Formats: sequence, C-alpha cells, structure tokens
Amino acid sequence: MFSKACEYGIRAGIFIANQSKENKRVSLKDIAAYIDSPVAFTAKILQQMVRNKVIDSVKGPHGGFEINKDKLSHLSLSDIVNAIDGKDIYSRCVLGLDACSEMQPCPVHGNFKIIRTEIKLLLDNTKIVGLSEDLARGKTFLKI
Amino acid sequence: MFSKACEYGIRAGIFIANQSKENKRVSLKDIAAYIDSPVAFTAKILQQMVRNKVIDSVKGPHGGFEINKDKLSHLSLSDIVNAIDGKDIYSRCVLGLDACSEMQPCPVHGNFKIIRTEIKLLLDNTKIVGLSEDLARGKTFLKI
DNA sequence: TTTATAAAGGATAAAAAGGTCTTAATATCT
DNA sequence: AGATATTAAGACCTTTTTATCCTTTATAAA
Repeated sequence: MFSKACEYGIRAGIFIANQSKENKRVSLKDIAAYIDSPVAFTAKILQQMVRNKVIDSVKGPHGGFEINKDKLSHLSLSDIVNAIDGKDIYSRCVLGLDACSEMQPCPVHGNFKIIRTEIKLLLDNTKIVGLSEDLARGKTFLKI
Repeated sequence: MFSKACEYGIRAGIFIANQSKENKRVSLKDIAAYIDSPVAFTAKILQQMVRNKVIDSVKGPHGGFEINKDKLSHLSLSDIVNAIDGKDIYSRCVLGLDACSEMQPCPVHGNFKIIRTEIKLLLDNTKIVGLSEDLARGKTFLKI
C-alpha cells in the first residue's frame, strides 16, 4: 500500500506528534530508536517531511524535530502520504494504463473506484493527533 | 496497489480469457502486443501464471496460452494477484510492523481493517470472465 | 568566540523490482 | 527425420528503492 519510506514517515509523524503535544522536541536518534528504523534513511525521510512542511526542525544543541501546535491539530495521514509517496494512490490507474479515465475505463476501474475513494477519505480524515492519543493511551502500539 | 508484474498479469489474464471463450489460443507476441507490455518480461509473468495454474500453455506451432473452459468460469482477480504478488495485501501490516495484530494493533490497524477486507472481497468476487465480457462489449478498454 | 550538538546535503552502496537475451524443450508440419 | 514455430527456463542487465556514510551548515551554550 505504502512505500517503506512512507511507512517510516507515518510512524515517525505519530511519535513526533506524541512528543510535540507535551512540548518535547525529539532528535533523529530518538525517533529512529523509537520507531525502530534505520537512522540515516530516517534522516532523509524527515528532511522530506520538513521540506513539505509536514513537520518542523531546529538545528543545534537541544534541536530536533517537532510539529507546531497549530499545525498539529489539522495534520492528517494524507499530508504525510502526499509528502512522501505523492498522490498516485488516488489517481494512478490500478492496471497502470495511462489512458484510463471515467470516459474510457480500464477493466477494473469501476470495481476499484469506491475503494479508492474510501482510501482517500480515510487518509484525509485520519488526524495524526488522534493516532498519537490512541498510542499514548495504550490502545495502539508502535513498538513491542 | 499492485506491482507492475501483477498489472501486466491481470491485463494478460483478461485478454487470454477473452480469446479462450472463443476457443482461441494466443501467443506471447499477441498478448504483449495487445496489452502493450514488454515481450520478454511478459513471458516471465505468464510462466509464473502457468506454474501457479492460473493459465495453461501449449508449446510448439499453434501453441500459446489459454484458459481451460472449466477454469475460466471460477477464475477471479485474487487468483492472479496471489500468483504474482502473493497475499501480502491482506496480511501485511500497513505500517510494516511485524508484531501488529488484532491484540496489539498498530496506530492505523483499525482504520484500514475495513478497507483491507473490502479489497479482499473485491479480488475474490471479481471474476475474470466478467471483466473480459465487459471488454468484449466495449464497456471497458485495455488499449487506446 | 569557541565548542558541542544536531539537522541538511551530497555521494555512495546494497537490495529489490523491472526488463532483456540466449539456450533448451517440445509440438507440428512437410 | 528434419525444419520450424512456439513456450520454458535461467542468466544477465538496468533502474528504482532502500539504506549508509561523510561533510557542511546552523545554533545554542559555555
């Protein structure tokens, strides 16, 4: 469904949100350790998220990554996915046909239409804060 | 959603079904030409589908690929997808966590549960014959 | 102003996915 | 039997994704 980079990005996003709620900035090392991801690769993904304004970063001692309070409340899964994997999930033909469209649908276009809409809605409506709250309450898990 | 190999596989499967209904066997070249895919790569994918008993093949002159009449009626999208991409779509954690389960769900496990079930149902219930009939009737398109 | 700390950026490496090519096996026709 | 058409199989190459490493830049604090 998502690329490895995007999986790490979502995991990182939820952890950063979790800490940002308590005004705690987190370092690359802490993030990679918590979400159990390769440090250097995670750095690249976080950079990409910063460039796309999904998260914020501060250099120097006591620096690290955080999500601004106002951003934190409206940030949703789609923001992270769009920043890393792009919008292909919604738009790209399931069978990889360039010409596939409503007017000229591929053989499975109609079948997947509803599901793709549902995925889009899910990503748009799922807020990162919500996910981080579930995690904090022990309802969900990122590490064993 | 699917690998490129799987996309080609589905496209090929629909075309072969289409021709098999009229008792026509199709050659690798014809298939690759019709579904607009790289010939050699398509050969590999078809071999994989033959090995997994999704389609049948006959060597030599007037040989080619076909789908046996009895197979044709129950063959569904999931048969092709399972043969090429495996069953990861249904089972693998959306965030790539090995430990993710009903008892210990990842932060998005619950959110994606319904959608994943729907995808599984869709793949299981969508018959290749049906897709090939839509194509024959000009309701859907594989080529421009 | 120096120093330690932390992210940013560029260059490189390894693995996986995507794709090609050659040779073998086999069925058909003459 | 021999020539030919066609798939089967495996070795090989290319591109993309995943991942690492090293240098540079920014900044906070001593």
